[in-house]
Amino acid sequence: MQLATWNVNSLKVRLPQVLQWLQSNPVDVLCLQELKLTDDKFPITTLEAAGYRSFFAGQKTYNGVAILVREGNAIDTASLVANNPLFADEQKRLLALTVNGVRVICGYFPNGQAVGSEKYQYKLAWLDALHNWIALEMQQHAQLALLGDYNIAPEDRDVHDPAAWEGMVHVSPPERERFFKLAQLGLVDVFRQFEQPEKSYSWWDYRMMGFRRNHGLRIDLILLTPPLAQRCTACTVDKTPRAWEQPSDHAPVVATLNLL
DNA sequence: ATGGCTTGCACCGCAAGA
Repeated sequence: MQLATWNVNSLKVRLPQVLQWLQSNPVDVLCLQELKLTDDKFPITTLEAAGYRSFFAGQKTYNGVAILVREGNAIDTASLVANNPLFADEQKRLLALTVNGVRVICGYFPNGQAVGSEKYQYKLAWLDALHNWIALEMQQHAQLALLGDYNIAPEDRDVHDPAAWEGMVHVSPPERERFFKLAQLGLVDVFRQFEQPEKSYSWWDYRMMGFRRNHGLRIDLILLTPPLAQRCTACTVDKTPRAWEQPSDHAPVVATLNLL
């Protein structure tokens, strides 16, 4: 079983790339973030024709998350939950669905804009509420995967220039503390279970030739509970689509599990 | 030098992302 996450920065613009990527990477579950479209505009039938069933929570202009599941996988449709029930939120950033007995949670964590801003306060409150909800979900599901755009680079090795980023949003100590508190619930950042190229990132700034110069951050993560982490045989960033014409600024991240 | 691109929305420029 393969799980993947990709912040597409507009599904309307990136749909052809999602379809192209799925053709050569027929993962079982693909979590998408930043759909930037309302539910009535979601390309259900196009993805169905490509062999994927769609679950989504969209909104106009901003945010929006989806879980695509390849046909043949066992979906518990009654298990679908949009948003954190412990956190009243107009923004569509979380979607949970049980697939093959795995609790898949797709997250688009808040950006936070700037340390000390109102959006930063929202980010910290959102992270606190996420922690509490994931703790509850883990009581119900031994096999849980939390994957998405965390908008937090956990460690300095996840940042191309840690000195330049010091104290900034995405790396500030309060954000990282919350990330590690979340991980301490018993979630493993499986990318780090394996040997990886030096300076591996998942996002690169559109400006200043960020991708060509590998000026990036690793903020798109796959965290798994131990029963899944133990069965994880690979986790990679696929930089291929970042080099395509009109790319998303994020690359997909894929985890392979020895299940079923 | 606090920008640099890209997107959506709406209107000819802005907010927001990271």
